Amino acid sequence: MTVTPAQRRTQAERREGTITALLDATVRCLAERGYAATSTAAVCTEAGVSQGALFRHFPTRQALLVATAEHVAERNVEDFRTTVDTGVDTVDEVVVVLGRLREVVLSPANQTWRELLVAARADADLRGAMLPARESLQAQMLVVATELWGARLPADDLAAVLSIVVNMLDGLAFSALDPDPTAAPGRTVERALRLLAEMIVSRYPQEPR
Amino acid sequence: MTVTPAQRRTQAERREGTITALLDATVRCLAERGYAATSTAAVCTEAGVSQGALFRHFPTRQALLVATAEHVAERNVEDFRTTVDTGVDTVDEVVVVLGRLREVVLSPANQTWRELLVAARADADLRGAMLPARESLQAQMLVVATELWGARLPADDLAAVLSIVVNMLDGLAFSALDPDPTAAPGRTVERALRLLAEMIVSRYPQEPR
DNA sequence: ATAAAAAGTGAGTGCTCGCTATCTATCAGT
DNA sequence: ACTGATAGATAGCGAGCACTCACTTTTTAT
Repeated sequence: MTVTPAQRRTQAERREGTITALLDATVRCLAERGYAATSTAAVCTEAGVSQGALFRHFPTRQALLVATAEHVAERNVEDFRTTVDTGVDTVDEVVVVLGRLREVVLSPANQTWRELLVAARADADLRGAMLPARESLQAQMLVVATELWGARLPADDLAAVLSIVVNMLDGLAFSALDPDPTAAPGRTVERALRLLAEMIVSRYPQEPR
Repeated sequence: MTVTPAQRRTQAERREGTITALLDATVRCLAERGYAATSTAAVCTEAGVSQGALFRHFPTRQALLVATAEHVAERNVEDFRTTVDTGVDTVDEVVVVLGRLREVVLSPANQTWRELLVAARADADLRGAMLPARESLQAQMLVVATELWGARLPADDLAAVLSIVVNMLDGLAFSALDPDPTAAPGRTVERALRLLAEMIVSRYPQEPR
């Protein structure tokens, strides 16, 4: 049996490699098993790294989780941006946007964020670390939304509409008890999303081109 | 020093007494400290009971939590009913109802329910136990809502509106990171609730009396 | 009054977890 | 090549957890 040549890597590369491996493993653990089952040992197994490696880069489990929170916050903003830049002229188009947003909210990155949110309620340090990340996330989402729909409705209303939409989708995701919530939405959920779309476009009608 | 007479209690009374003490203590622990910090020892201390007493009535910690879930589900329906039976003719009245609903959603009973919901996502047994409780809760809320507003909008729309409202409020509660979320809502939240109220009454206008 | 049954106590048990200490492997500068 | 520094692996420790067991107290039935 031949030994792999083990190409040379600089220390910075090794460092960054294991760090991102740990962060991604943490995201996977949180999304799949939940906060309590995301032990340091589980994360290390998932990342293919020893525990010593974890505690070299993160002084404590909490630090790892805080870093993970900031990690997914960035990704969530990007996901929001890429899935939302679509036409929102007709009701059907808004329904499509809402459906896509629902999928984004149910993605592992958002699931991870939610898991950390509820854990932060009982953990002052984690909460303190997530507060700024949360505000920046909301602010960036508002910026993206303004680029798209800013011309159609006043700024105050836009923030309100955004709050209604994302909080409703978050509530749906939190309350999802099914093993695979990404599957087709239930009848009432589908109707609720369509109704919301109708209410929005009827309140802020499209000016004819 | 005199010893209190220690009035005689039947066994059934003793039993029920400690059981409800344990359930209430579990609700308090879950609402204040969160799922992870709700250890059997903590619950027993909070309830003023020994650990042996707990494990006499509940074979496992999970059983206690399942019982607690069903316990709060009933209370949540009652809270919903009592806070919602109000006029919903004008926008201002709907705003009032939404504000009250927000307070109910932020109550300890609902907080406990939410904590168990996210824990159930990673625990098959707990999930299986909460699924029927959840459905019955939603069904009963729909019944209450129908009594109130059933005359004003079709049944399908009513379920959809209810879904929008409670999911949005749940999303708000889940995402609340402040130490006391029961306090005055932020500006955008206030605007979002008002906007939602306006959209609802404008879509289902009141027929003149 | 007495015995059986039920309720409640509290010390203890095995196990998992976060974390540390010790050791080895890899890289960087000379 | 040699040396210090950084990265990673492994074994193990103390604390806290869910749960058990032998025992005492209280109620019930005879």
